[in-house]
Amino acid sequence: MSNLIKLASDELNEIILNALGRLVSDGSISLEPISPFNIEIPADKSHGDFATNVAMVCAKPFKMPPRKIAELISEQLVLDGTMFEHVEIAGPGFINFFLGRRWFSLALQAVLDEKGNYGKTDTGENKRILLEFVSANPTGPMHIGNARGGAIGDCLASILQSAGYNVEREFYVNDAGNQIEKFATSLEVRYLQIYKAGIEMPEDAYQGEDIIAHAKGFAEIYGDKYVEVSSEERRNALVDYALPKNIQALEDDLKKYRIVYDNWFRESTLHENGDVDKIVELLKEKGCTYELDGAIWFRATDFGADKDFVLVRSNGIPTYVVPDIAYHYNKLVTRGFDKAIDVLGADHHGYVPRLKAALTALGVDANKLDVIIMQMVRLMRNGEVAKLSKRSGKAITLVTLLEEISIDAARFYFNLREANSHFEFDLDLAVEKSSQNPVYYVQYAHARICSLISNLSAEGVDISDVSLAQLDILDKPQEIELIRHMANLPNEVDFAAKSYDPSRITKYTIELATLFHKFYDACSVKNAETEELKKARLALCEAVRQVLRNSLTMLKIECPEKM
RNA sequence: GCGCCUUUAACUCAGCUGGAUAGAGUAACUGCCUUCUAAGCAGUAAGCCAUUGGUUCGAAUCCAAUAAGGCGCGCCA
Repeated sequence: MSNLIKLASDELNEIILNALGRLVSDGSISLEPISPFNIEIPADKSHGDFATNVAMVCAKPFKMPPRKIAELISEQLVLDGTMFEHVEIAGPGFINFFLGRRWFSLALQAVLDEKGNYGKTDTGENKRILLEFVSANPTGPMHIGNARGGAIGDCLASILQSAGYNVEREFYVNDAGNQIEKFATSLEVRYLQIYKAGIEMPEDAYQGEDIIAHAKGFAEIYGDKYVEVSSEERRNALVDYALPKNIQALEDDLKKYRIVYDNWFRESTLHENGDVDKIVELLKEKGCTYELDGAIWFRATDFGADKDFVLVRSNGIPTYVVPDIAYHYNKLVTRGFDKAIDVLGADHHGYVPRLKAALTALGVDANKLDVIIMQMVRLMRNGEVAKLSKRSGKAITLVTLLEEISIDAARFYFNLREANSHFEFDLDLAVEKSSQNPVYYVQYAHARICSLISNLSAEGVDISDVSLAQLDILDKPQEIELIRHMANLPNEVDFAAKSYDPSRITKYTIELATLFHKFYDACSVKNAETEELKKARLALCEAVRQVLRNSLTMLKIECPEKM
């Protein structure tokens, strides 16, 4: 669990503070509160490995030009015995620090030592997070938004685990309420249509062919047995038949997409155990409700929401929000998770402040609920918006998408952009097996390394006993840049976890692959000038393979050894 | 009307926790395989970072307004 970047940065912070202390004690500068300064990694490597703006932010309180302060500080810097070698003053007053060569060997060694664990951190302190994602209605197949939500949610869960959180993946099954009634109606009509003429589907029913298939399957088993019974009996029988099939299909399809949930939480359990009614009672007791037109309303505006909303309709049936409130209450109070994260489509964003208002009214800390809003995906094919599946000609679902493109491509592409960005998905590019396709570009780097390693191990080159001193001879810019990037993985994991942004990791792998291809082109391993160099370069390749594997594993994307 | 999101090269997008000359990929043009996988690399060309103001030593990045586009605003979920 080492993080060489953080070690260096922390040490640098101390070096700078010490220098400032000396300047104060010898009277060169007055004792002023030091403005918060940054230590950053410059984009341009000629500006050093680290840089600080301390001289610039101190210019005002010390009433001195920044470059003058930078000079004073740099005279007092003590680098002996640290990871740093020298400093330069540049630009408007930046102080640039250059690491000693040994640091890079230590960073490389850390990857080789920690292997599959390299990149993991303990930042999360094992806090318990419940991550809910997809939660598609069990009344039909999953759409393209579910495909994006699945990829984002599942990869985010892995990243949070790598950052030291205790994560559970959960699917909320909406197996109660109005959409199940609608499901029942649709099934009922399709079933009766088999035996009677002149029955029309209501306009708001589910029109999909899956409903017809269910009705047929049901009729094959039970025949016309349910034609003459009461509507209630018929509907129950149909739902009991079709719903488990749909839920099983969701589970199977998601498994194909490499998503396996820890929990499938059923909405119906909240109705059955009385939690839904309890929520209404609790809100009533707290005086947060009122009656209007025969319905029970929640005073959401008292808790920061944009408008009040109905909890219980005038017909006595709660609206969908009540089970949702009960569900989140269950996550945060009953089950006591430290954090609940929901991944939702942008069309649901308006509902978040209302849910949070209700939780606040119930005395739950609403900050424990974080919602990731995903913007809509636009599928493109031949430069035009694609609405229909290439094969079936019907609306594109998660399943038909995966018939068209690989699982690796889907998972990678959906994590290529931040969740909260409008996003154009190029189907042509995703199927293309070429350099233009970033997922192949990254996998190709991995396959290249594997082939290289097997060639050299056949030659008898052994890196199991490689020493720090032997690694020190790597000094080409391409080698140094590779090591620097690998050293940054733990920080990237932490940042991706903190900002709930898996796209950090896909971008990281692309950058790593780029740096490797550049190295590969510039530095031959097989024909290295000396045996020592060959060995050191092979160790570098092994480390890159490990880091690629660790980051692609986080995304659940395959690492082919041959392509 | 109100709220959320977006606007950076011809196209798709990085860069957004303020920093030094704004980056990639595609498309266009030029090179590099008798040598570890050319699914690769190197190079050329391409920009009023939507507009206008503000904060700052310093703004693509933060704030405000404007414009264009996407999504919401139900006794649907």
